[in-house]
Amino acid sequence: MPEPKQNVGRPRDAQIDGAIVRATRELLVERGYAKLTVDAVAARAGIGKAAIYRRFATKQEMIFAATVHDMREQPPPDSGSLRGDLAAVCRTIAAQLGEAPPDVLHGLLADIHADKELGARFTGSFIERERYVLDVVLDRARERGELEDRPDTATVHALLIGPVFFWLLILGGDRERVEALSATVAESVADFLVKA
Amino acid sequence: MPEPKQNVGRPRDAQIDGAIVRATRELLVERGYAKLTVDAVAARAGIGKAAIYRRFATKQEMIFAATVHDMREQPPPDSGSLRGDLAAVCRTIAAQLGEAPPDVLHGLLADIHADKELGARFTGSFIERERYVLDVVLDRARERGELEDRPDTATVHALLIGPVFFWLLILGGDRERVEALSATVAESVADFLVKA
Amino acid sequence: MPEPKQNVGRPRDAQIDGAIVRATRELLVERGYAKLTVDAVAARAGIGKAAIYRRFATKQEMIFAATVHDMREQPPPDSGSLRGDLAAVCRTIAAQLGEAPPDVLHGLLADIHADKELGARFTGSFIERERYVLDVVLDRARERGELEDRPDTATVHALLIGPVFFWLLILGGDRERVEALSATVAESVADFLVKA
Amino acid sequence: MPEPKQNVGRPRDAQIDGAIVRATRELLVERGYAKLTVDAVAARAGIGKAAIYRRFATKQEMIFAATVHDMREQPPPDSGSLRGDLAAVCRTIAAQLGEAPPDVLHGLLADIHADKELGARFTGSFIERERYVLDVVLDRARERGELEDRPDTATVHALLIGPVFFWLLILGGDRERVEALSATVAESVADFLVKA
DNA sequence: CGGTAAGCGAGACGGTACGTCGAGTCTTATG
DNA sequence: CATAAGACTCGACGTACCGTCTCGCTTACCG
Repeated sequence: MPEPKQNVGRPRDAQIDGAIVRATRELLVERGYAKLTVDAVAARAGIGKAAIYRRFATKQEMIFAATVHDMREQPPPDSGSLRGDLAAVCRTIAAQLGEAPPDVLHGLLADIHADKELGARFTGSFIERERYVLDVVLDRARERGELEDRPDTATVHALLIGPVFFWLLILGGDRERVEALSATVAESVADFLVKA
Repeated sequence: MPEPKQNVGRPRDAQIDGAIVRATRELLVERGYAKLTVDAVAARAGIGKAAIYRRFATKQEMIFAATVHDMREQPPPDSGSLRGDLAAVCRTIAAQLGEAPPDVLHGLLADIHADKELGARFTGSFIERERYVLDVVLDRARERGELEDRPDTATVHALLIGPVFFWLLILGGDRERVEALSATVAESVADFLVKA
Repeated sequence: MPEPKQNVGRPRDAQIDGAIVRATRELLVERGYAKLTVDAVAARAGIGKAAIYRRFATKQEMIFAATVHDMREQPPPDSGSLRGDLAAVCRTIAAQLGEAPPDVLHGLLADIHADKELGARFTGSFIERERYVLDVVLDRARERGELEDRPDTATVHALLIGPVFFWLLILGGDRERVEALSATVAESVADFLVKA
Repeated sequence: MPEPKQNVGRPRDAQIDGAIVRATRELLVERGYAKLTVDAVAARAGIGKAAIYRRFATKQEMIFAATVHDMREQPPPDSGSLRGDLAAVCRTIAAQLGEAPPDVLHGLLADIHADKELGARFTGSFIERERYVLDVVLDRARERGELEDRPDTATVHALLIGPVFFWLLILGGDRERVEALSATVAESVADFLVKA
């Protein structure tokens, strides 16, 4: 969202920012990602299309901004064990993933990977953040003495989040079992890392 | 690809089938999923659009056919251990996933999940097939005595394929390390299942 | 209206050509030139906008084609006198001008003069034609012995058509008095030319 | 240009009035009527759009003011003959018409006729003024004894101005010959009226 | 062996959404 | 108050793509 140049001119109406996000989210749920139109968002938000395109270069940017809202993931409180920490991380991320309908996530991912710049922003803000959180958790475990060697973070990332991601987005798995799956994954990964 | 009613009339030109697939793959690489148009495929293949729509109901079906060809996944030969079998399954699927560019897979998944009926067909053919393969592998392990209790197949599915999927499609991870990741995942999952 | 390249491909639907013209004329009368929209024309004609833009490069071209239909002005039959001939020419052109509402004519003229290429086509087809008709009439008068010197056609053109044009389009004059005005103009111009 | 309510508050910047007119004229010449935008005028004049809309209700009013400035047509000094008076009137109006480019006049006329109320105002100010001038001239001729019957002013208006108008706006005629055309028209009309 | 059903390239068709642009209005901060 | 800057609504524009539909041909099987 490219902010207005200076303090000159009429400032952006902050209510409109909110209305766009709200309308987008509502329509995403009501009609699904594929049937979301900019006109519909504008109509629902009670604004003109120009107000949207003044804020976002494309429809995708708009959805991106409306969907992946400030996901400022924080490292979990120290649970005392790697397994506990991993379970906490996994649960948090799983909960976030579970919020949006699968078609929205897939649509978003498709659009993100269709546009280099958007892809870079996505990686920069989300993936990097998750990676940082895992770094913290793994460093803790090392200091705690649970880990002898520091494992590759990316690998752990995949081992930990991959199953939940796959469960929700590909298998269309039961959302109520995600919590249990998170625990299972955390146990499995912790065991594996500690054993090594 | 539904075949013609009878043997009457001019038969389909088999060269066209190939040309469509070839053109689709080329354009997918050159322009990416989002910018692939049916007109462009027809033009590149030197054929008319009708020839495409006579073979495929939608653009997605066409891309599907051109991309994830004959995924008639077979249970791997018995390697003698659960870990070996899992590694084989994981490696195979990882190899398939690694063939197509990420944007294509994401686009396809998005389109699949945009349409309920298409989503059902996808699950019915691919997911069920993978599940069947895992069933076989897990049953083997049980007979072998490696497993005491038969674990939930869906969970194993997620634990095994999820990380590879995530690695390739979300993390944009190195394709050359996928093989190693497959081995790691197989080891981790096998350990976890056997221990339990 | 750029015709289709060759005999290949699906031919243009001639009914659509007619429907566009009809819808355009109707809406021009109903809503006026300024409020004519391409979407409305398409909707009224029961066709898609693409069908219009396949035929006309711009909205203006469409209106041009729909409005100034084949005005193949013919020299009037020899009335036996310059005055009679001029009156005939003036009456015919006045009748054509009087057909369309003033706002349409003004809109059209504005658009024509806004686009060089369109302006050239307009001059080429209409002005030149009228000029040709006047040439014939003036040559007749010369042969008849009414005129000693051949007057400048453009000047006669202006003297003859100008008043009627001004009456209808600028003064918003009574349409029923146009016929009388035509006669007056013809008499005035004929007298002037013969006298000289 | 409605003046500010009172003498309170900051007075209008008179330089801005001039800047608007200048910018409008420049852009009208550079880009033509159809491509003139209010934003462009504001930018060129180095002012805000609000400053324009505080002075003019619409874009058309602005162009109007910048183009056909103070047409407070006055009856010409008595030349001693109807023909001389008519020539003077015609020359003056022709000169005014000839100042602005044809596309501007056509655009303006189109906009004027697109709005009933605007059309009425136009007629009320310009046409009526010209009509008044002709009334004076014709009355003079009557008093002078040149005319027996008082001819219809509207008809004379059309006969006199129509040809020049047509010459400049429709025929795209040579601007240098307008003076000569004015004389011709005046002679023709005067002859016709006196003869009758 | 000739009829005919189906295939074919080309491209027009209806529909739908996109992103852009302009007019006229409104809002802020500044003078 | 007037001003510059620029955001706002509204509504049309012209473009692009999808999936369908003709057109005039060509091709091979079936009677």
